[in-house]
Amino acid sequence: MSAPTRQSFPLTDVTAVSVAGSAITADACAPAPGVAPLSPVAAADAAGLLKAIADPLRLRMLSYLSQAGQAEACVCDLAELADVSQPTVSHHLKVLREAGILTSERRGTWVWYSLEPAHQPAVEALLGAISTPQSTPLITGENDDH
Amino acid sequence: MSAPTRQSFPLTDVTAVSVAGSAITADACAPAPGVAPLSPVAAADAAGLLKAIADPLRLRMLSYLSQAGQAEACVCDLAELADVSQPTVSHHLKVLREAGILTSERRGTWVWYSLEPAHQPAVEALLGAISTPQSTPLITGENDDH
DNA sequence: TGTCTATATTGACGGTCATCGATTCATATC
DNA sequence: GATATGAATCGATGACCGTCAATATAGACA
Repeated sequence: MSAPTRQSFPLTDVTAVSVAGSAITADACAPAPGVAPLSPVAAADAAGLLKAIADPLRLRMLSYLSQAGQAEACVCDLAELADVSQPTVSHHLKVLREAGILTSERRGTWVWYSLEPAHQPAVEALLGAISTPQSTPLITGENDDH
Repeated sequence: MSAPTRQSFPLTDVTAVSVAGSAITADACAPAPGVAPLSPVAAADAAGLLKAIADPLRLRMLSYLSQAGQAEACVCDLAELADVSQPTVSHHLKVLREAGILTSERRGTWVWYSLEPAHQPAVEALLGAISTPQSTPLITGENDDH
């Protein structure tokens, strides 16, 4: 938990790179001073957002709201995406709201949820990366059958 | 009972639709039989994968392995991405391995991890969707103050 | 006012997760 | 075989998550 006082993330170019061709000869682990491209802070941020998204119902909610012509949805609509109680639906919406992914607006009796405009492109890109069925079968059902 | 501003996507068309200019007058939430674009099964699959990725250290590991010229990394390298114990590093690698995102190969004393080829494009797309700094500030540090 | 409906909040419970110390396994080298 | 090192597993612990029943809040309408 200590602060990474060392010159960690900043994309400073790696000093020693590539080296010889026979790198795999199992000689050394090569401490590789070059550090990860994602800074600890950025990683924590991204992990927080992904955690908010990484739930079946929340994913379906986002997917629903990402549909063309589905700019908004009231809670009662989103509640039909899964067979859970009303407080549970409210809880999931709160998670997405507090993560900055959704915004809500009350109009009369109902509360309408929509994608936060700032995050909309990223959310859609993420959903696309997850479910692209043609080239990258991330979720095409081979998660557990081999 | 007309629907406010909705119009479900393809699939089953909504019987009673919109009309009414003053849609917002709080009339009905329109049960909208239209189903979510992401099936429950697909959502569960995707959620499982996202859960595996949604951790700061695991994100950095993947980011590290996604770097050009970083096809492989031994555990001792990946361990330097965070200040945690060796069993913890091993645990995180196991999570990614069992999610099908990483593969491991022992060569001599060390164990080398690399992205599962089948998932590599999706993982890279996902990392890209998360950290694209130009248009979609998903992780640019405005996580919660909207 | 009061009642009804839609949504949010609270509090609790069981399950899962991240982490560690201790141990075990695997491989290399002496 | 004995020893050292890299990595995985085991067992425990505290924190977090998803869920629900009960309750509270907000607005619409009589």
